[in-house]
Amino acid sequence: MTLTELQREFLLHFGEMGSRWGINRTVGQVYALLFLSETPLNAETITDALSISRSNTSMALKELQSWNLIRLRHVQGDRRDYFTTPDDLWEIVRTLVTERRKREIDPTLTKLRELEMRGATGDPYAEARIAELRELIEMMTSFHDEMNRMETERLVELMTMGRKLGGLLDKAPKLNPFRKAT
Amino acid sequence: MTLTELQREFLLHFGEMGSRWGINRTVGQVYALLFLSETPLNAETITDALSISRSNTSMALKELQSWNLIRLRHVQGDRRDYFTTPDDLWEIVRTLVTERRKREIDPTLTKLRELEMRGATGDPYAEARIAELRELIEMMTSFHDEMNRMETERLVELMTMGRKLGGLLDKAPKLNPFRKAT
DNA sequence: TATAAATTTCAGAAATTTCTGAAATGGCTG
DNA sequence: CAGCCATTTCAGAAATTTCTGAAATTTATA
Repeated sequence: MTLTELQREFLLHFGEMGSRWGINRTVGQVYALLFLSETPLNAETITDALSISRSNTSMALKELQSWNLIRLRHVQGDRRDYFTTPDDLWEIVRTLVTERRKREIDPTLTKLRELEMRGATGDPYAEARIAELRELIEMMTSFHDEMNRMETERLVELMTMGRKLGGLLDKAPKLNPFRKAT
Repeated sequence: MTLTELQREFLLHFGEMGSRWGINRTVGQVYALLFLSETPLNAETITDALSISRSNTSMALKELQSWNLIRLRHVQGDRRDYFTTPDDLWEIVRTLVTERRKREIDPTLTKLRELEMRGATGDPYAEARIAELRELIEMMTSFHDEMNRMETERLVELMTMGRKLGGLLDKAPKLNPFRKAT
């Protein structure tokens, strides 16, 4: 498979960004390649296109599968595995957010709860700080659960409301116990 | 400085999570230590508490400053630099989101726009995919700008609305051009 | 301005992560 | 069930990142 200039540049960018995104270069490049490919690709094709070893491709695909970011496909009369990314970009975003939460937030929430369980430690400031952090994270994860429950169309509505969002909150003053009296 | 068991465990956790959060162990531990400390700490104290080299502390503090995550303080009659984290956890979250966006999203948005500028490439599918991705990222960054503009209290209102959020959207049907006809 | 204290820089050492090639495994087909 | 093709595993090599100690620089003050 021969890459277009567009593909090459996009995929090199994803490779470079990989480390910032918590994946390695190869994983970033494999994902980028699949993302831009109209048809599913097999491991051999990916190996060629990126000039990496077959085993590296295997590991990258495994990693992407553990992130739930790629889908396995099969082609009639071909027993190799083919891979794609979902067509729907919103599905991709949902997956990304969910997986990052699972890896970057949830373990900390668990740890904070565990530390709170211990009870008095002789360090009231640290205890308060930990409790406050735990509450904040719980609020944010609940909000995420809520957004996740929404249909994509509703999500898009919410996100494109812009300036009007703040004003809209006034229309439902009774809904929220934290609401300041006016 | 001698650490409590609570501090030690919290800080070790932040050290371990560091790599998932895109910082290294030392940076994570230094941040955690400052986060739990009621009073500002100087580099010497941090070095002792974490049993690391003075230069490592210096680098970690520099890194945290580049993330805008710590504040420099001075103590009367002491010319050393002292550091703290903001008291307000919401301020911390805002900083984190803003900085991660700057590092993880903005460079890609720039690259996507650059690629689109190039015009026709003979790969319409990839072009469409890139355009769609760019639009999605723009929508999300605009939403982030909007949330950033809100006061914390409003943000908390929004986040604690739960189930009611979806319903609330119906109250402003004219605001959004993407809104489906009912 | 000289001295002392605090901090930063930086080259190399140590640790960790990524990648490869070879060997092992899995599973389909004749 | 034997042979073949596809994939995975894994030990070590290569690359990258992190950390240290020493030297350099900056800053305050005598």
